[in-house]
Amino acid sequence: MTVNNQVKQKYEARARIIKAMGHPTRLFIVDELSKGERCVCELRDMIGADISTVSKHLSVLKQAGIVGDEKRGLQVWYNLRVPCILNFFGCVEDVLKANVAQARKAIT
Amino acid sequence: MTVNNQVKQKYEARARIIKAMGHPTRLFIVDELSKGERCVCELRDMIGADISTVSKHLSVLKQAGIVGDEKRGLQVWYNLRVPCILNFFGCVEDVLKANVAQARKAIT
DNA sequence: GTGCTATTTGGCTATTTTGCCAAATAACAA
DNA sequence: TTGTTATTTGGCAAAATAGCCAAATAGCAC
Repeated sequence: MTVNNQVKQKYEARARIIKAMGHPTRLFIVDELSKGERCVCELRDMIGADISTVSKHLSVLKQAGIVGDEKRGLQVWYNLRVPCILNFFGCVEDVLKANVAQARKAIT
Repeated sequence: MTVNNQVKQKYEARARIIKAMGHPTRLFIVDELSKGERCVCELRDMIGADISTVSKHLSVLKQAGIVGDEKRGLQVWYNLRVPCILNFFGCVEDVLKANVAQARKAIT
C-alpha cells in the first residue's frame, strides 16, 4: 500500500496533535491542567518563563484542540478539553522504563 | 509549585519520546509496524521518500526506544518495541472528532 | 477619559528539524 | 578479489520552532 494524498493528510492531522504534546513545557501544562483549570499567570509562575512564551505554548495546545480557555475578568483560564490525553503518560513511562532496562542490560 | 531542575528533566525525557511520534511519516511507520515487522525498503516503497530519509526517521524512533531493529542478511527489519504506543491513536482520533464537532458548532 | 493588570501578538534571532544527495559501510554472490 | 544490493552516515540548504522583548489589546477601577 502506497501512501496517497488522502492518507497523508490523515497522518498529518494526527501528527499535528501529537507534536503539540512534544514539548516539556506543554507536557507540564497538560499535566497541571489535569488537576483543574489554571490561569496563564499561575502557569507562568510555575514554569518561570516569560508570560509571552507561556501564552504561545498555550496557543499551540489550543490550536491542536487539547485545551480550551475561558476569559473571566482580567484572567484567562485554561482547561483540559480531552482528558484521554493523559493516557499518553502511562505509555511514555513504560517506554522510559524499557529504555533503562535495555541500557542496564547493555552495560553488563 | 515551581518547576525545578529534576522535574524539568523528567518532562524533557517524556517530551523526547512524544516528539519522536510527532511526524506524519513516523506515525505511519508506527502504524505499519503494529501489523508486523517491516524492512527499510518496504517502508521506503510505501512512503515514497528517499531511503536515507526513511532511515533517519527510523533512527529517531529507535533512539526514543519506540522501535527495535534486527539485521538479517542484507536487510534490517524494524519492529514495534512498545505496543502501548498505539493507544495514542485512539485519543488522537477523539481530539480530531471533538475539533470537527466544535468547528461545526462555530459555523451554525 | 486615565491608570493598572492580564494576556496576546508581532518581530527578531538562535536553534532544531527535515529531506535530499553523495559517500561510506555491511552482507552476500560470483 | 569485484560487483551488487540494502542501509546508514555526513553534509548542506530550506523550513519550522522556541523564547525573548516590545507593543497592542482587553477588562476593570477610578
